[in-house]
Amino acid sequence: MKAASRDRRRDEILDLAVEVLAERGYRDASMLEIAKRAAASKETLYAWFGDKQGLFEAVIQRNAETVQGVLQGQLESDAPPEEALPEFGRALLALLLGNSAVAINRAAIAEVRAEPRLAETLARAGRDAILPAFLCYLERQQERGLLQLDAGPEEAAEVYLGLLLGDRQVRRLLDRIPAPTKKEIDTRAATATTYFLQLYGTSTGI
Amino acid sequence: MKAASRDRRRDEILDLAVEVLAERGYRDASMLEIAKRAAASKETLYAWFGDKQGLFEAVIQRNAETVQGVLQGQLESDAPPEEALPEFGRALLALLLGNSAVAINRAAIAEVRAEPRLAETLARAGRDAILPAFLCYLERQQERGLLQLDAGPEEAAEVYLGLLLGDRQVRRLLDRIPAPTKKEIDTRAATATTYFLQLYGTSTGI
DNA sequence: AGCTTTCCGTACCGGATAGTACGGTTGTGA
DNA sequence: TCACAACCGTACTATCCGGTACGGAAAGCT
Repeated sequence: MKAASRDRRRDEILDLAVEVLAERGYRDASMLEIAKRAAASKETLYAWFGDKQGLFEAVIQRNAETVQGVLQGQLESDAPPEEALPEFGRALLALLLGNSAVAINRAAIAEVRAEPRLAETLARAGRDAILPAFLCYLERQQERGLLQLDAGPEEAAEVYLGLLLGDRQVRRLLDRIPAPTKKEIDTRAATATTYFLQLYGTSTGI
Repeated sequence: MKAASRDRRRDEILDLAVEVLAERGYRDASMLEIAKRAAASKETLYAWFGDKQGLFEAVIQRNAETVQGVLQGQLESDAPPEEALPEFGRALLALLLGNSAVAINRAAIAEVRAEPRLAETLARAGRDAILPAFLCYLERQQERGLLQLDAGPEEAAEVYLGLLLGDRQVRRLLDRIPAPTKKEIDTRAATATTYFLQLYGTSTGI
């Protein structure tokens, strides 16, 4: 019983931490405010997470795990690219441009000089964990003759990401655009896939 | 005489400010350190720039002006896309992934909640100032029959940016990759152009 | 040269926060 | 029921930095 309630409590605290992070940014997200909002004490926060950096590393880790759970599934399917890619794209867009990920990325970028471990953790648990699965998926489709990756799967993956995101992620980090609606996500994932298949699709697939 | 030397001094101070910014990040770039490095006094900094935010807005402005000077020229030429786009791409890559722009973007992203004017200034003086010229260029080439922008120049511009940058800008902001070499810039701008022309080129242009 | 303005260096003030310590309380297990 | 552990709230310390004030020096203008 105790372990489960501890985990719930931990999740609760991490939720409040991202909330404060999103409102104030990393430096102004004070441990005191997080503690107050969680009706916890600063001492508990320090006992559980070591220090501020540790708390937000935990935030990043947990976020990355849920992200991985969503995306990993998509990429293990053997659906053809014209089905799998839009779905993967939708999930990726929703995650990368969502409020939590944006707040976390801002924090990691902000503290890249002072606390590089935040950015390291984010990269390892995020991109580095997902990309291999994406590359595998692309290669499998190539073997099935549905894609033709002349320049290698790495370049193709980067092209897809570029087509999907454009410079939207940076503009979102700079708060120039709001989180996209479901509709925007749908059309964006669809057009990115169309372009991608124009570049890498085989006649079989079209 | 006085005006010129004042301008030189101002430039000198702004140079040192980006230097400190790149080393320490926005919050840890203290006015005292900038003043000391410039052999100036804090009071002078405050007299000239108002406050810390003003100083770094000036940094952003000046940087954007030099960027604009470089890019605007490229886009007024009437060279065909297969010549103009790689050149534009090279310039853009060098600027966006260079140390100054990276430090500035990090600062603007870091302070987007606390000091949104940094991000506003960056966006207005950067993207908003360059994009129209790019759109004009694309439309001119369409009128000449060298491009076919079925979905409008805006989408084409975003596609080109996506193909050019992929997720490199974000990875650079997170300090996962170093500034690209000339060679990397060249090949990247070339392949982005190739892909772009596959999507938007006309038979005339190929 | 003499006057005025600008600027440098230093000192100071107020405010904020990471991290620590402690007493009182709650809840849990025996 | 009792003892022990965890936890909450508050208080405390040390530090740092943005912004202001001031005295003296340097430089420009007449």
